[in-house]
Amino acid sequence: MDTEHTYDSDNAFDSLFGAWRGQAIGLLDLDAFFASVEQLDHPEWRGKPVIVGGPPESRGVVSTASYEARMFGVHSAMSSAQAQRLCPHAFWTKGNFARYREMSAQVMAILADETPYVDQVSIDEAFFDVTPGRFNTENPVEICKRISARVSKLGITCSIGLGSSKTVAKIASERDKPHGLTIVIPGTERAFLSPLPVRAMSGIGAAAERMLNERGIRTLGAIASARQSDLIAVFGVNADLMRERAQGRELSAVSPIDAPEDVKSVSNERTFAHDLIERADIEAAIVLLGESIARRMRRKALLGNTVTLKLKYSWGAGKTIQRRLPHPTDDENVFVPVALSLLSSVWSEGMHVRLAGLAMSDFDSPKEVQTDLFCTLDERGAQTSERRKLSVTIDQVREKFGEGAVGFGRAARFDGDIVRKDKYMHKED
DNA sequence: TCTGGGGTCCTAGGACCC
DNA sequence: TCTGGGGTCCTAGGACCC
Repeated sequence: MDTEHTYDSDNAFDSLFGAWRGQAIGLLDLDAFFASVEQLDHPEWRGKPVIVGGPPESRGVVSTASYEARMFGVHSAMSSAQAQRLCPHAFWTKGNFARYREMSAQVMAILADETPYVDQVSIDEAFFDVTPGRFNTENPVEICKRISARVSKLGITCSIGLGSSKTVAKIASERDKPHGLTIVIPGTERAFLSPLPVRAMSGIGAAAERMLNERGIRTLGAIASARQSDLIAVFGVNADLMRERAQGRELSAVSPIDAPEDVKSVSNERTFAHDLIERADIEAAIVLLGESIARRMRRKALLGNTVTLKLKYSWGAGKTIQRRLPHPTDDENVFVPVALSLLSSVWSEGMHVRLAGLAMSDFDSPKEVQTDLFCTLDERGAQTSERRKLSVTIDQVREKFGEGAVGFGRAARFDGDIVRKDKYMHKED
């Protein structure tokens, strides 16, 4: 790695060459991940500003900016239009998520090779537990260095934070980017955390920050010693946990990697380059969202009980409405009509829709669900329609021949995510 | 014409039952 | 006819994360 920072340099010798005391948790964060993969795959983009995100001309935002683009002030979540003004010569790409998932899996495999205790937080982040004696007895610092080197061999880099809890590891990982290793020696957590602004700790966003500041609480040290009533006012039932985290003494377990993933919801939403005005267009969008959700649910063998419809309007406001279904299902022919029936509660003629979203949630526990795609679900009262069988067949064709292999008239309303009235009026089925 | 798309978790109110 | 309180389910919305 380029650099290695140890928070407490006086004790660094002990931790590097002596025994690590207590729990050792690492947080690995892939540096500018999507942009780095693009630079790996496009040699001509290396050393140049690269922006992964939606097109500037159609309400896109920046997903990831390479470090070269960040020097121009471009950052994640910025509107693409603004990013283009700041950095007009950047290379743009919408991104290739299948490729990112593949790279991510290779990194996670490296972690899994070093320790079975891995919590993947997102596509580019994971906690890992390298507590001596838990899986092996090697010095955690050495393990982190090796992980970093192994990731570099893939052609991308990571930053790692190492400490005695998830909170400390996460904050440490952000101290030195890209390609850094920051170690917080056990026993120095409180001194490390205490001067940091409250926003440094995950779980504290704009709203909590404002409430804390109103009470004169601006640093993690101030949270550590705040009045209980203040913390309850801001964090509610999580007051004690947040204080412990700010003190660097929360118990944070990293679960074994083979723990079953516990999916709570599957959703899909789309912001349209141009507002949708007509009912038929909004309905067509909901149908398409439902197809994608159903396919992912079937792949994960999930049966959902609740469907949620979400709209955002041209003036910025949004509405969600949800309905519990009579039976759990993974069949878009069952839950999409329910979503369509909810449309009138949140939309009426004349309302301009900039975003439509659909979600399925409240899944039955996985062990009750059979994984065979062709299974019938009658025993549990789920509906097995002829149309579901068709959906399953389409899943398999798409799996084999790609997304574009099967299209319906309704899909032809959309060109990418842009509704093309002229197009669907000719292709309407 | 400035704001995406995937999630998780929490809260609060109303309906309903006892 | 008026009344309390607890528990649970359902629903809408907001805060937060990457």
